[in-house]
Amino acid sequence: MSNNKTVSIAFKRHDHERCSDSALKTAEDYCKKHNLQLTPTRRKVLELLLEAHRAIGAYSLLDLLKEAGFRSQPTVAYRALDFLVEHGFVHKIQRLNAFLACTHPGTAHSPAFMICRRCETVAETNLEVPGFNLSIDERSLGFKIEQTVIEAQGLCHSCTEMT
Amino acid sequence: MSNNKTVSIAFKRHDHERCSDSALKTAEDYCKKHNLQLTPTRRKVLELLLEAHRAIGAYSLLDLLKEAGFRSQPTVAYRALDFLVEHGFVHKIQRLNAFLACTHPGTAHSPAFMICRRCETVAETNLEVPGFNLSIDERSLGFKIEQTVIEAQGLCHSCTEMT
DNA sequence: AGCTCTTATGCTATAGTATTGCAATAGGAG
DNA sequence: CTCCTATTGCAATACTATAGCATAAGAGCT
Repeated sequence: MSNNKTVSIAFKRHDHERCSDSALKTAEDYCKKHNLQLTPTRRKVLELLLEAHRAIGAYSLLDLLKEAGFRSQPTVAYRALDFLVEHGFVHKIQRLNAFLACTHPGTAHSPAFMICRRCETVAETNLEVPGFNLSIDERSLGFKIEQTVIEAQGLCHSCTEMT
Repeated sequence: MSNNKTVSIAFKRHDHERCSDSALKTAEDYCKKHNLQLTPTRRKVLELLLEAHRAIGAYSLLDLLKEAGFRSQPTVAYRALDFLVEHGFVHKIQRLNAFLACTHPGTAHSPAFMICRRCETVAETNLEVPGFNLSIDERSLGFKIEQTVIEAQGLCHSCTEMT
């Protein structure tokens, strides 16, 4: 890393602190607008995920919460995560049983993830796959899609080079 | 169901017994050809999954194995499942933490699944999404995809009608 | 057959992930 | 002030998965 504010993450460098602040602010605004309560615990969980800037398991998160002076029962973390996931501020990475702060909250999107099997970095792409839903629909005899999980595993650029 | 051999499954009716037999045979042939051991436990697990014809959790499977006279430690099921998944006879449904016998084993494919949130039926489609991998690749600054999980959740035709 | 290398199994323990149920509390609407 | 709803506290438990090491079974070689 070239300095403490620029981290190589999600396969490319960017200003980490700024993107955290902005995502947090977006979440606040969204909650205010939709009458949702971004309670201290929920806010802290989102903050921690944004700071970590990678996918974190519920129990690791719980440890961080504990350090920050919150209760440490699993339910505390899971309830906050449920809320954040439900409203699109956080995504669950099924493959890792872990959670990742959304990189473009607020905007409706159906994300896809790339997960490096070596460094476990996860990149979110706000992928619009042309015709994807349509072609599934056609084949499915009327299946009505509500949500889609798309997770690609492989090697990120850095890890490929290291091989 | 119109009779005991035809079950409404994977969102459409089909001859269940025949497809089980055929998949099992395919697996046997494949193993013979590639020098893999389809041991009794592995074979039984595959059989059970084919019979169930839906996604089953490892521990439910374990119960079935037990009933069939096999050992009932988790490792027994997981090791068999690992083998079957590795060789493409069974898929893991991440969303459900459950396993599903492949509907077209033997042929190389990158499957997509549709999961009904009401009845939990899972349909596999052998989806070729044109340009999908390519477009991810482009956006990912060189991410090298090795495997892709695509799982859509929603309502199947029957469950939509029941609403 | 006897050897040995590899793969698979038996077994125990433990790690990791997630939910249920109920009581207590807080904040908003009327 | 009271009712209602959303959230939190708390304890227990359910569910999912792996580690580690000993034993056994099978494949190939001499």
